[in-house]
Amino acid sequence: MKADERARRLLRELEHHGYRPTPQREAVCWALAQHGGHPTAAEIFESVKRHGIGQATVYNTITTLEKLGVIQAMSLNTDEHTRYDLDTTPHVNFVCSQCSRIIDCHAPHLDLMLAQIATQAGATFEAANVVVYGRCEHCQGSTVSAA
Amino acid sequence: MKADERARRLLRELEHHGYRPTPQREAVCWALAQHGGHPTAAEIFESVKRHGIGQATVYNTITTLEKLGVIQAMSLNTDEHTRYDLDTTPHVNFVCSQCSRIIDCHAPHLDLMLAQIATQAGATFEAANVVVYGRCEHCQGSTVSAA
DNA sequence: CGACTAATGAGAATGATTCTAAATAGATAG
DNA sequence: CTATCTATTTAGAATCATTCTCATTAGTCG
Ligand SMILES: [Mn+2]
Ligand SMILES: [Mn+2]
Ligand SMILES: [Zn+2]
Ligand SMILES: [Zn+2]
Repeated sequence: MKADERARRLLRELEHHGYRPTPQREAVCWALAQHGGHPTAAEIFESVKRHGIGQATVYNTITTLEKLGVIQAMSLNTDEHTRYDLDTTPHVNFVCSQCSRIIDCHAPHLDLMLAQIATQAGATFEAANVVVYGRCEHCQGSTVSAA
Repeated sequence: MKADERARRLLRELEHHGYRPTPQREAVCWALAQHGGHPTAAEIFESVKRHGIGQATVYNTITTLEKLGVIQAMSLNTDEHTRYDLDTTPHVNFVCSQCSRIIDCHAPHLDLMLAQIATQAGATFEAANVVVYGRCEHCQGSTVSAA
């Protein structure tokens, strides 16, 4: 899916819930979609503040999008920023413990397995956040510090 | 496994890595094991400060234990405290989006599946942190706010 | 246009965590 | 045992991501 399209989807979701599609919100949605990976609020603010958009607005918009369930908060133990995932379908976020690279891994039956586990505990399944730590492809064997 | 035994294991791990088994560290390990669930640093400090132990020591000890890999940091989006899991084997941490209760769910092949996904991406598997959100057994149907 | 409400944002406040630096405890050597 | 050296503790300050305040601006609707 193109970034362009993703951005429109975020904005459309806001509109659909009664939020006005302001230039600021449009810029935040655009920046989120543009980033591609798992951006932090600070990163989005950085890439958007040159348009004179305040950080309160960035945080507000992101929080709203999260409440609507279109993006998902996640925090890694590699840094202390909350990151946001535009992909809310259950998948593995692989994090390299060496270089901190994040790789999305979609596996066929992961969602089913997780839903099943919830069901077995008498619970319903709403969302999942799966993080796996290890050495990525490029960091095998090395012991040097991360970037 | 009894809390008692778990506490000793934590302390033993510290000793084994050259850290002295001081009364403060012993108290922190004891409190961690005693808690049973997924304590925050603040909770441990609370249950230990009556012995005159400083919060810096609590944070230091917990961070050390985490670095040694005997406990695992995890953060939920229900509050902004980092929680610690004494169970470092891959399992699902089910979190009720209504009452914030946390339930550990061990599933037979979860670890294999996660390790396999990492392998397929050319990476190695070190640790996993799986969180599933939904309504717990006791919160089906209700829409009231959490405790 | 005028009145009402939503949205924005500069700057202050919050609060979990980390850092500083000074005191203490333990270990080791002579 | 004493002196010395190092590890540990901790009160309080500092950090810093995030949230809050509230005055300003923009949009909407009659
Ligand atoms: Mn992802
Ligand atoms: Mn757990
Ligand atoms: Zn790597
Ligand atoms: Zn519940």
